[in-house]
Amino acid sequence: MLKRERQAYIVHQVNLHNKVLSNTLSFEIDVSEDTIRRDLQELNEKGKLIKVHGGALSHAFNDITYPSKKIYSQDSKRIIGEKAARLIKDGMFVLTGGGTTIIEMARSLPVNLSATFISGSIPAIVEYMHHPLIEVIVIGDKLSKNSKITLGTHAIAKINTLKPDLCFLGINAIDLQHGITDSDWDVVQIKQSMIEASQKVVCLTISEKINTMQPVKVCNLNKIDILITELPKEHPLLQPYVAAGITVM
Amino acid sequence: MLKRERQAYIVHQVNLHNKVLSNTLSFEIDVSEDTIRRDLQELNEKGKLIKVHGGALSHAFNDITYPSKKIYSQDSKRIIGEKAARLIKDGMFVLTGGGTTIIEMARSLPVNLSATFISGSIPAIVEYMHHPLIEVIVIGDKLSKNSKITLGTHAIAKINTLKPDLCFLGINAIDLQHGITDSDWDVVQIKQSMIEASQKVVCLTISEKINTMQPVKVCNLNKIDILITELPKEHPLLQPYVAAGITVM
DNA sequence: ACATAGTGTGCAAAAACCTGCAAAACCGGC
DNA sequence: GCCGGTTTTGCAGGTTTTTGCACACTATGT
Repeated sequence: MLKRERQAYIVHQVNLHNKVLSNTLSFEIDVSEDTIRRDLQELNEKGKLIKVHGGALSHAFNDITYPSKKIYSQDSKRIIGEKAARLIKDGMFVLTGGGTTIIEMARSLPVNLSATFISGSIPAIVEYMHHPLIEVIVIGDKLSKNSKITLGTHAIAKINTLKPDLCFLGINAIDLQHGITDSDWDVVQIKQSMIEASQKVVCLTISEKINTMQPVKVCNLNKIDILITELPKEHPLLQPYVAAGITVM
Repeated sequence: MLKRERQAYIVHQVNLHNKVLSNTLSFEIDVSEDTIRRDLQELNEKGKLIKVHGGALSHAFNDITYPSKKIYSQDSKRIIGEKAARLIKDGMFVLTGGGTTIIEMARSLPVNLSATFISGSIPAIVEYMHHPLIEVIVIGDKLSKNSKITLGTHAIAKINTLKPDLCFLGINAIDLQHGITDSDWDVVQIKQSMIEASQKVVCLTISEKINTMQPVKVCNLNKIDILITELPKEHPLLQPYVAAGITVM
């Protein structure tokens, strides 16, 4: 890999994720950390990013001094996104919802992936749109400002005509007794039809939402095939779900 | 192998792979690396590629990573957008296409406007989404990477069920003889159904596209109600269209 | 304070580069 | 065909760039 090419890749990653780690890049590009550090220094001088201890941040991100909690959960979501992205193979039909974890997944998709993505989430569609080999099917209906996804009977009817290989859902609450729960009734309608339509259901969530509950029920645990969190699958918090027959990643 | 022939091959490889290595080329073409280097230098001076340490990168590659924010007649489009935005009143149902002029219109909408916008253009939807009082209906179907709007029979069928008050179209070519013309067959199908569905049709275009022609016909001039350009309505270029019964703004 | 992880400096090897030069090929005119 | 001039190409050499490693130093968090 050429130096210039490598630096372009780094800039791309920074713009995408707002943050990069030296050791991650070193592993991804397969060069020493020293080289990465020198690259980051150069790019810093050119004003393409801001070098910090351990990696670099995007210019936009650094302007606002975010609370550290947000950065932390951003990290978790990126891990989740990367795990989820690995499930998708060339030629698959994938149905996805919205939410920040789904966006992170979209950003982690390999550039040369060739698959079909179906979604009603505008931010997710924008991400998919950037991938040259991905076909995007937009689910139309009225757009919800809160969730930034399309909601309504037309959307549900459309989803019911599909038989995707995989369905990715960002979830807001999951517990052993009540299964998956959520707060918005309209969103739940869509999620239910997505679950029913798909051959395999993958749920994404950060660990802090595990064993929590929301007022509206989406589905029982037995509808879920795979659960992805930022924790390793051996973590004690996840063992009850493994025991319930869910593949935990 | 002739010099000219060799350089043509190099340019071809760069356009194909976005990148070439000096030593690879040297091996493939069976000339010394010095010769390759000299070729790359010449091609660099001619602007055919960008020479870097170890090889060369395509111009396209460099554009993507170091985006050149080339603003194409941005000012004119802003004027058009502002004129168009004035046509929309509270409570209206508005159908819009895609394109940069439509985006400019969306950005010019007053914050307190309360109307319903229907569109299949993802960038336009993203703009509408930012307005607190605007309801957005998304037209679903397969997303075209080129035009960033949804295209297909489902989208057309959906549009045919609507009766919006106004329809805004960004157009690529208009002339007295052939009316509105465009280059993409699929996009034209959508535009035609949008025109048929709407009570009033508003066309937006920068003046340089007036009296130009494209291969695919969209509709005759008599289907258009309002034509908006960046020029004042008294401008001589526009008078033939006024005479044809179109309201020019 | 201690352990861990990240940093900067200097160094050395490899790769790529530049310069100048000469052989070979090519060209135009006689 | 022949001869001076130009272009092209490869090579020798010395220089610069790039990269990884060793080592001592500094930051960060528990």
